[in-house]
Amino acid sequence: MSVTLKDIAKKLNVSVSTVSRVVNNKKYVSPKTREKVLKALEEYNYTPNQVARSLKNKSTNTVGIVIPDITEDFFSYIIKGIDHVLVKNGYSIILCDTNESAEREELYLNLLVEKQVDGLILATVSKDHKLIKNIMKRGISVIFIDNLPKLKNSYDSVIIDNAKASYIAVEHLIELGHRNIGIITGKQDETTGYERLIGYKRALIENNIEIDENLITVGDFKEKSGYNNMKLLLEKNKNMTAVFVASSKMTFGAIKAIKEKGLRIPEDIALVGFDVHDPSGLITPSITTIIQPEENIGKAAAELMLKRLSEKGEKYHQKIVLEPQLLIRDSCGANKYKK
Amino acid sequence: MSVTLKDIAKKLNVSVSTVSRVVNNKKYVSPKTREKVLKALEEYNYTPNQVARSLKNKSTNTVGIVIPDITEDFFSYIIKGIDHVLVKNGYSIILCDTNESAEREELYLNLLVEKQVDGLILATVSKDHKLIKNIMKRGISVIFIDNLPKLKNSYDSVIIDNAKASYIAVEHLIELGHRNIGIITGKQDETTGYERLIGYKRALIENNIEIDENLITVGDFKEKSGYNNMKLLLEKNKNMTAVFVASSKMTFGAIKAIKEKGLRIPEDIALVGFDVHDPSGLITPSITTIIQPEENIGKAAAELMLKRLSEKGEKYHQKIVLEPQLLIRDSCGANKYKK
DNA sequence: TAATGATATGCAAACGTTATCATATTTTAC
DNA sequence: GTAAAATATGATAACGTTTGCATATCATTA
Repeated sequence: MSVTLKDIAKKLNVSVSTVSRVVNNKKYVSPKTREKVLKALEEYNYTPNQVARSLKNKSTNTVGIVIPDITEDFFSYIIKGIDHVLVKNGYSIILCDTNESAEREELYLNLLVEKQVDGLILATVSKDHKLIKNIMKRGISVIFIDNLPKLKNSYDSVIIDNAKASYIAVEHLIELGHRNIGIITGKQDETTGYERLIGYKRALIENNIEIDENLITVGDFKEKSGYNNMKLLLEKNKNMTAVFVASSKMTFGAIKAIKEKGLRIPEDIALVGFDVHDPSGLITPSITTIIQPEENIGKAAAELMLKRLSEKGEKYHQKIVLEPQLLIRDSCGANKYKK
Repeated sequence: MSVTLKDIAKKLNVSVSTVSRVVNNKKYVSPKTREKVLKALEEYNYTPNQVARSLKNKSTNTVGIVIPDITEDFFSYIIKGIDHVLVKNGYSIILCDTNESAEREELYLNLLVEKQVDGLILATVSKDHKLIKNIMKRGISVIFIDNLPKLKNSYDSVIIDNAKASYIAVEHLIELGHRNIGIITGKQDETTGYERLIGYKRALIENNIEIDENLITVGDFKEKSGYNNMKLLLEKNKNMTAVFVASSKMTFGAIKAIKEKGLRIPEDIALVGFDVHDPSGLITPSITTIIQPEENIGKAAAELMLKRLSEKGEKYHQKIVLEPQLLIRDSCGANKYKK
């Protein structure tokens, strides 16, 4: 169907090797021949077959991305960042949305290995890392983002400083005068949930505020658990004046619980959320939130990947930690005098 | 590095063909041999090399997706739908985010052709269809979504009934008693923008409301143009009581313009938006909106793709039109008596 | 028992490249 | 003017599969 090197070679009565040299802009072709071949390539609209190249070169110039849910802003921005730098370097990405299912994750990983991806960028949900270890042993470069697996051996990763994220969130609340600050964090067997609790505690301790276990709740990053835990916090802590919620969906749930109780934000409860992008800019009050630099996470992961793919031999694994930001909007009352 | 058919064959002193037959579950292998081979495949952890298979079979089991912006909910949900059905059928997707640049779109398309994708699902922004025509000529199955190109030849597509979308939006406003209804539609050289204006007009005409050109504005689907056009509408039409905005970003812009003028939604201006997902559920007032069945668009496109890829010979192109829905929330006042 | 057909297995070519090697031609240098 | 070096070109093998063909074995049937 499509034109191959052989076709061109035949038309011009030259060898396939010569045509290949021209296509790849290599030495040892006379100017006349090069000219002639170039014209023919143009005329017959030759397109190199990357599949054949990949087979020969043992490299597909393809990176697999496995994430739990592409409809979450957090992940779609990361993908945009990855795509941007990878494409500029001649790579393309195979995208896999596991829908938060460990089973599908495994299916996808096998598929990607069969497709001979050169590298893998993973936001894994699975707790079973047998397959992943196997993949790494195969020599496929793996980079973890968002959440870190518990592996003995070292590995590459790009994350934010999760402890610092909650630290600056809680510090902000403390600076505004709050003392009874609740938290809804995430699962403690995931680094994200765990680290975010650490930062909360550290902020309190460093400000000589006693840690009150009643103010600590653990959710599962989903909206429902934000809602439930907020109700719990409100019931158990009558004097709580502020809360930090460690994921966007839980933030939405928590706000609904607060409103349902007839409480006002920020007057009755000040709130700092997590990953609240609000592209519409229409949420009222606008939510003060921790923001991760998603596109930069994606870019950093992609750049690290490129580096790994160009190296040969020993690789010294790297953990790239980016800074979270506190985006001050209206849900803490910090802006009330500025308006 | 990884184990090949040849490796296995050598270990067992059988031919490569035999091993291949076992791997592909084909006839003409004795039970004993099959058993033996199966065990070896397991033992040496054989993984088929899809690159080699693709070269031989002239099919990569890969579909390229080209979209303008993955961070828009509209597209991320479509991708989820596509991914879901394609993966179940052994295909994977190469994702390309053009960032709304026609130039990058061209770059990506060429890349995808070189990678020998079996099919292409496109939400194109480019107006130059030379390349795309070329791709179709090559025998690659192409399916358009969202926005239709102006091509002489027939082609496959999955869209919603855009005229109907605005028709039901405007009809809703008319039923609520509005007569002076403005519209902010999209670019008239894109089918989406054009059709959405058609539906608006039809709704008015069928309800014996005269069309007033002052009530019609044309934006570019971006937030800024929603804002600007809303201001324009408000200035030129003192008696306008309702507006239909034909994209999510323009809806956000329009609402800001309305609020800035000190007008209330829905009391002073009733509004129907487009594609307003509001995953937080925290926008107040919540926006009555046209919703496209994104995941179904994705699924339909993927299923049509599978059909095309399994056919040989003549393909009778198909235009699949899905139904938009009106999601009634609070921005039109329709719910005021129900509460 | 001989003939027939089904089953089992291997060989070799092919998919479209790239890369190594050999050979032929040209250029450079003294 | 010749040796050495650089350039130009092609033949061939290889990457890991699948598949058509040839051959060999086995079971079936008249």
